[in-house]
Amino acid sequence: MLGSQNDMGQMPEPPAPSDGSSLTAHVYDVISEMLLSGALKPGDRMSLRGLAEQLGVSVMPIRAAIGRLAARGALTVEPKRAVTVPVLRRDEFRDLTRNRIHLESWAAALAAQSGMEAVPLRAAEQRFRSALSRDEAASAVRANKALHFHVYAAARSPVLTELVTIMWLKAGPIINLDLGERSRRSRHAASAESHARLVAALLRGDAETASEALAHDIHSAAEFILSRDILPD
Amino acid sequence: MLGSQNDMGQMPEPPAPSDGSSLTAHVYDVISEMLLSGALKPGDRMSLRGLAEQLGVSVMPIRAAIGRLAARGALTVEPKRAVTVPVLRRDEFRDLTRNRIHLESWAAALAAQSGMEAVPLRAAEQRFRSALSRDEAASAVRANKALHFHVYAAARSPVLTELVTIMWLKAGPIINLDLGERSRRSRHAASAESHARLVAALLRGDAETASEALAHDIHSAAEFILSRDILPD
DNA sequence: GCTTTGCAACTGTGATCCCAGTTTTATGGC
DNA sequence: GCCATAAAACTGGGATCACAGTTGCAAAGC
Repeated sequence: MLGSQNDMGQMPEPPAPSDGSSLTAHVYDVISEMLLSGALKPGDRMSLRGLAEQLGVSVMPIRAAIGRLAARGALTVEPKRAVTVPVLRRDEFRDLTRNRIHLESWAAALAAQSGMEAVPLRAAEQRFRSALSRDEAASAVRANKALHFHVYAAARSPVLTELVTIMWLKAGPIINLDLGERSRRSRHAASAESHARLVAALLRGDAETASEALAHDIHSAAEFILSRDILPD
Repeated sequence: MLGSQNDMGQMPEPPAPSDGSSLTAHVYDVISEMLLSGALKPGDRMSLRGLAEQLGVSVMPIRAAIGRLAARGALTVEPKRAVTVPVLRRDEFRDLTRNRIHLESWAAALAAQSGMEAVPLRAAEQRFRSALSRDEAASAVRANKALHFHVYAAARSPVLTELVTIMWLKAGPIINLDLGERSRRSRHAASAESHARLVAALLRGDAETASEALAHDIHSAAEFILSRDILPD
């Protein structure tokens, strides 16, 4: 066991930078990022004490952060059992995908109507393509997330962004499942095509095409997952 | 100060019935219901210790429940200040309303397509009209919520229902603001008309009309709030 | 009478201990 | 060797204490 709090054992990120002035916020960000990036897989188990030691804090901030994630449906915490990353059945994943398409394609339409600045949008798309060409899966995942949420922010609807975030927390562990480098690369390549159509439509204010392109992006990624026999049921 | 835990002081509801086998779940339900029913108004302040004494539990379950509500945007908890019910500005309320219309009217369309059983649906509507005629505001609010979520459940989309629930937690304190008996009654009467159109459309599988009726219900209630000068900005 | 200042009460946050279930591991019986 | 069984390790939930900011009230100064 480690000594008292803040033992500086091997905590990955010191609470100093980017810390939301609260240990709970920091822990929330760390676990949230692990979910969104696919570092946590469906069914993965974690314990409060284990995470506490790992992150170099006591169990209290861990509990609070886990509770918040659980409230958003990103984690499952059964009465006296280990905290787990939810395992979605096929129909649950389909339901999630349907809602993602409905909300995120709408967000794309709103963004197109509001108008977007070309430079940062193209830069975000370029960062994704660049990570793709350099074959860096992890940074491609980050760039993909950044591009999508850049669009959602342009919809100028905080509520919508929040709802989409909640769905991403649920979908992250499944969408970013590492199914081998080959398939991941081809999936990202398909995504790049959707992105190109999306960006072009957004810049010319074509709400309908932007909406359709984003829907296609989500749909094809989901179909890829469903085509493999990964999800139960 | 009360004695030790479970002091049986004046706790409103004993943790025994309907308790989700966890004090936190019970506290969550209680506060959630207070938000949805308008018992809590925007800007209302509450303290962990105050709630703990009031509900007859220690601060721990209160903290967990508050944290979960805050994660869903239903409560605001600033670093070292009192927990408050969020005060939405006009534009924030408009944004929330727009998203509610987009999601809830879609849910109504899905419910119409799935088909609904006539008896329980008509019963739910009747309970609202009955509470209305008996002039019982509180039970009209409950019946209204029950009717709406009866429809959303029929959409058979757990994710959608969850997202809608989150938005109701945000809107509850504003929508159910007590602006005097007269205006509340006329607002509920207007709602009854929308409900009639909604129920009829649902039962004949008319997705478009059902969607439109629900959108109108939300829109008119929101316009009523906006017409008064209650929200800041 | 009005402003300013300081102290006291109150706020959420975090740490630590304890408890009652769960899960796993090892042990004993066959 | 295999299965039932018990004990040890581990799980989250809750209570309590300590702490550092915030808020508000009251007394002092002018």
